[in-house]
Amino acid sequence: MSIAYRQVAAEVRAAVEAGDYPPGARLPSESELARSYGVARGTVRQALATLASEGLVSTRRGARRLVLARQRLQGFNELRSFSEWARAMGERPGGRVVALVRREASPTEAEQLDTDRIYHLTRVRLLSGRPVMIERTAYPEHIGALVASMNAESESITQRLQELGVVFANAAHTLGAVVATAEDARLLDIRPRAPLLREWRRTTDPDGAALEWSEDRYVGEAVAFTVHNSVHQNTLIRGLT
Amino acid sequence: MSIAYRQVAAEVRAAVEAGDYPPGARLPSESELARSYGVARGTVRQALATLASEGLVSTRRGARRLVLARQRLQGFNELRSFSEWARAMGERPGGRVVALVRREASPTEAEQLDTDRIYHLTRVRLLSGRPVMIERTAYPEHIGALVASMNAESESITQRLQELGVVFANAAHTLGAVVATAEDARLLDIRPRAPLLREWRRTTDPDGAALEWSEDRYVGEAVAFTVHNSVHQNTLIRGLT
DNA sequence: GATCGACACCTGTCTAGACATGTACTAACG
DNA sequence: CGTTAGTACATGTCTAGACAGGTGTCGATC
Repeated sequence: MSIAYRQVAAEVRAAVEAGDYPPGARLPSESELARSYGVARGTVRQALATLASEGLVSTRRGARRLVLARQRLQGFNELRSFSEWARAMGERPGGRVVALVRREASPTEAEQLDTDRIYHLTRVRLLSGRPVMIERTAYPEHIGALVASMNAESESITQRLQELGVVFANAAHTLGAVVATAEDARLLDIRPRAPLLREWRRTTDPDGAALEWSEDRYVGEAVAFTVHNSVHQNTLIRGLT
Repeated sequence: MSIAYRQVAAEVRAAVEAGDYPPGARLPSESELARSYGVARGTVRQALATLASEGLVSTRRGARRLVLARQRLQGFNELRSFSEWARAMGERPGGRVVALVRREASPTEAEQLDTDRIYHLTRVRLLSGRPVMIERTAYPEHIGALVASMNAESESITQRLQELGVVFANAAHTLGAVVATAEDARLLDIRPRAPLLREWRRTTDPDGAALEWSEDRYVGEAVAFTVHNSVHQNTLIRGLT
């Protein structure tokens, strides 16, 4: 990584995570950090803006920035890839394909993917042998064809697609609570009507073209999602369904 | 609002929402926007960075930015204030105080608020007469004393606290799925064991001092939360519980 | 010892420019 | 007509400086 502001952000983040700056501690000023790293103050500001958007540091005119929390953040790719996330959690990722079919899109799928024919994958994901999530993902045909050529049992689809040149750029995640259907319960090995955390997930490429439209259902007591926001920046939206 | 980059961001956002730039459309270039608004290119870039973090526009070196979606965003305060949110949704906000007690903090409350004694408020929130959420909020005593002096049935606690000088700056929201307890079901007028979307919510002031620690439980089929992220920026964290 | 005012320090905003890197478009050629 | 190369245009990164507005600290005063 040779981009200066990212390097500065990574080093400050590492220092926080290492305990050099515990929560509540004041960070060095922008000018001090600029001198330390041998970069311009604007470069430092860009690095600190990154950390603020992650919820790691506060920002307030006139006062030194403070460390808010010492916690591990997740990148876009770790969030998108169950396998990458599982490993980061110290668990063994697993997958069990229930079905992969090429069919006509439902109205919702057609609307979200802007296509009439799709590949639809149903897969159970496991953490160290324990089922925690069902992903039901619709892909446009050109992506689905690539998925169909993979061994989805053992491979990370996300990683493989990226290796094949598919560029994931943006995503929207919608989180809600639903009750497990009989099929959900059977696939996840939980009692019927247990609560599940449902994530609707739509991923697009840099041009805004949809690459995936997925409904993931997590065992309610196993997984939760956390979002940081601030008065300066918010990406969380509460909506009526 | 006289801050240039915020003004530019607001006007571009309004143009998108008005349909001047439908999803997929290319925005004017940074140089063109700089000329149009009579500001520096750096000012335009800051405005567009705001819109990108909201998931409204894409960003890619060498190519014009594209509009990703036409949707209404929410500010930090709208997200924090049920009343403000309800009105923005075209609904009438309501509240029914179940209990407000001053007591010792539980271990979790003590840990999250860094205090041994708290005020604890349980309130049912209604949208146009319909109960959709139970908020169970713990406040440190200095905040709780202010809350205790309010009419929490009809007032927006959030708004009133701000009027009283409390500054909310940062928050962390953790979303999971739980099953309604008997008490939940009674308060929300739903069947027992229905799924609820649970939001743990911790709000802090600019110094990182905790102001609220709340467990909100939403009727699963009524409310969902959406987060936008991108390869450049992510504030969503998937965690094990 | 408490309070207040001044000032130094800090972040936020804005400008201007230079340069690197990626993308899209156009013209030329086969 | 299709392909390719070149170039113009676009965004990303970095620098430097100026100025506005907020915060914290210190010294003086009561």
